[in-house]
Amino acid sequence: MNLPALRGHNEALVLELLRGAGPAGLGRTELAARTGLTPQAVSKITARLGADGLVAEAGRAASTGGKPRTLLRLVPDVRHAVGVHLDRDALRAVRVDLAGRVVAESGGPLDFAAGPEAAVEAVVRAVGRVGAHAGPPLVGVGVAAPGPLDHRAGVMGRVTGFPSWKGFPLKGVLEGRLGLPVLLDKDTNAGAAAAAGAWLRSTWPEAGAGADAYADAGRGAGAGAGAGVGVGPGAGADVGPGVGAGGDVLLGGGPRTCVYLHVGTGLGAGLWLGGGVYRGARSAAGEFGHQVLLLDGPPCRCGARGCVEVLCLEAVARGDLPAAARIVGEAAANLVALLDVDRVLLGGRVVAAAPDVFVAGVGAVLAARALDPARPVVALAGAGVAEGAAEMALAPLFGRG
Amino acid sequence: MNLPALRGHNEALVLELLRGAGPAGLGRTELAARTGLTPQAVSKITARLGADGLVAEAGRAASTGGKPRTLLRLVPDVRHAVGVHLDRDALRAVRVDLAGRVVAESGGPLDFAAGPEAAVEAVVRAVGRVGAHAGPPLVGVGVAAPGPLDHRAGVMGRVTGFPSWKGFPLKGVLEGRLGLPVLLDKDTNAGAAAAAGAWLRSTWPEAGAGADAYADAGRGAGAGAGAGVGVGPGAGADVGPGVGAGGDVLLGGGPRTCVYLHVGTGLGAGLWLGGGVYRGARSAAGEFGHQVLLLDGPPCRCGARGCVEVLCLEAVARGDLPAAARIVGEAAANLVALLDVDRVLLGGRVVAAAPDVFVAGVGAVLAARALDPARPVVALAGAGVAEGAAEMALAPLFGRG
DNA sequence: GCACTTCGGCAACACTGTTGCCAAAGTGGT
DNA sequence: ACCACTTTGGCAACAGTGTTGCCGAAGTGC
Repeated sequence: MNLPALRGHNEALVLELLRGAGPAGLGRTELAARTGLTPQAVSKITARLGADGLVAEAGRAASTGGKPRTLLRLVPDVRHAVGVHLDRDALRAVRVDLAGRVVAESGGPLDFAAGPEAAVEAVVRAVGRVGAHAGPPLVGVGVAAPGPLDHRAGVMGRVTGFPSWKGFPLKGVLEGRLGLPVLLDKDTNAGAAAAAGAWLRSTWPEAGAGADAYADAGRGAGAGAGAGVGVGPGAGADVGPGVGAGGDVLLGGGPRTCVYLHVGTGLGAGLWLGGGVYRGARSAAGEFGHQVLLLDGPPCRCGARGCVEVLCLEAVARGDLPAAARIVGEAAANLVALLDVDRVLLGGRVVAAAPDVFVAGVGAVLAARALDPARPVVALAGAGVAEGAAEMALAPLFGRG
Repeated sequence: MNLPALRGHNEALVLELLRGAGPAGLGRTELAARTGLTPQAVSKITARLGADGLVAEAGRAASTGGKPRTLLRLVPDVRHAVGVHLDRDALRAVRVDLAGRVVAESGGPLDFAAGPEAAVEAVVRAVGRVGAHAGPPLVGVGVAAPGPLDHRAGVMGRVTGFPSWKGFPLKGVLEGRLGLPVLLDKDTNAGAAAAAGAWLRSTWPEAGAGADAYADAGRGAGAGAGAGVGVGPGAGADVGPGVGAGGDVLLGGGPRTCVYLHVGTGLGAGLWLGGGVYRGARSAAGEFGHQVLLLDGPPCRCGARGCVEVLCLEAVARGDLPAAARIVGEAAANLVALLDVDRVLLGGRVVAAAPDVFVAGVGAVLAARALDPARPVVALAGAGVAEGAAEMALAPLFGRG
């Protein structure tokens, strides 16, 4: 770590806290206390961020016996990011602001089998549709694709059924075409990032309707319970001393843990542990489908017997979705107990076919087996994978790169 | 992060690399390349560390076409740490050097039911036996105790069967008595730290026999395959250019992942993920015993059916240890696949009763179900929990506090 | 013997967060 | 209305970080 890196680190720390605080903002003194920096250092850092337009004043808090603190808040519209969900038969791109709120989206069918070159064109077009208009600069593009793939190198792996993709350097090619930093990751990891992002977003009201001008597709199912009421930004003045519940969400207690469970042709999991995606020693973490749940059960294609995958897909094949949901729920409960998970998001084709059955079925098992019945929260990922990819593109700005 | 913290961070980075390199050492240029710092910065940092006695020159490497690099190595004997394993019926304390090698140990029976005050006296006596003699300063004391407990506050939780311990501030009391920093953590987490520490230790030869003068108990079973041959320290000069395999272990590929599985009156797991112990959002991670492995199986005391714990303990009760090992193995394989684990350590009373049966049984299942048959490595934790506690006390020095 | 490469130290430097000081802007008691 | 007190936050000088430019030392290879 050198001096420029230190500077970036502290700026990211401040931005992360301000993001968590929402439009109400935070005082400099509070930032100093939470970052461990001196008030003077915070003043210098926020002055730089203010000069870049990333941070603005947001009124004053009530006095606590002296001069009232000047609240600072993140200006979400000064930078955007794009997230792309590259699926086996569809593509969806979203443009989000710094708070992670969708301001534009675009989507359509995609023939994954047509090969990587055609998909690159489709991605470039989709990014152009959500991002080519006049608007704030893009900090990067996150791309979520079916695994396995090499996240660090940005190279695709062997996607079952699509041999032409193996070894394709998607990150490099897209960076060349778009002239922007590109992050490539598994769709399940992006799902986990979306689950984590939902917390961060939760302190911000919905994006203003005016920004939606160039959306060309309807909004998806949304990622669970939103804040609902839209209080225009900049309205947060005179908020008592106990502000910053959002910040507490980030720093209080342990780090938040989210899991995304994908139920499609196979079962996979994305893990968000301790403030970032957990990929394991060889980027192979998240193998959830071949968890044995019924010793000596029916044989699975993986060679073992009684895997979640074979049990779940058998239940789906015979049309018994509640049974499939219960099986996923038991496996999810194993995972939740092992990793002390806060939030579970469900996604994938099978879930999308009967979302209520799965959310209710998985939720029931988790509630029955969890130590704390209020956790974990189960929700539907909906169209959230692209949002998660955008979240990953945003992450470096907030020190989670 | 402020300037002193930056300084400490970079010093820790260098120390960590030097620890991984073993007695052979590393050149300044290599340190610069791996830390991302400039050679000048590395020179300043190593000069400071050299003045403190933590780092010394270790000969010169072969030239690569210019002036040969001066190798630097960690001086393990300049600081020590103590690890204490506080078990339900025994206590074991080890004194380790900076490489994590045991230089003294002490152990004996302990009546956990006699209450915390008596145990504090026992810990203080044991630390005195391994640490009161003239020797290098101690950086801290790690204490591993039966969970649950509050790691951050250092307060004991409700240990089943020992109500007098609930809420006892062990960390604070011991710090007062010993005048040293004390870290309190669950025994399973210490086991995971021991598993991870085995890698770090592996580049160092066994500690010299001379240092064992005041050991008063025989060594335990050891933590798996040791390096074996004891080459005295300081012998490593003139090692070709491709040095530092130990350092690659730390930085190459993804972070190493270790798991400790405890099989005793219950089953628990300690997780070492991404360079540190993973505790989860509410320090509840590692709940391994109530993983459901047989849907609708026999009822468990936790309320669910078919948990690993009930299956395993049933097999143990009827004397079928291979079956018990197979059950633990299947559950371990689920965990290994989910988290992409490199190394599994087995410990606990049940394992200790028939170590070979469990290592072979668990290993067979893992080999059958793992993607890479060479991983994960299964080994016996032996007496390693105290070593893990010492490893945790050492961790802040190497930037993993 | 010479050109070249590589290592590593010295001094000056740019930039970080910190300290000491002070003005501004409130509250609350008299 | 006044004054003492608290709290916020900026200005200037400062200590300490890693960085740059330069140079000598110590090897290799032609």
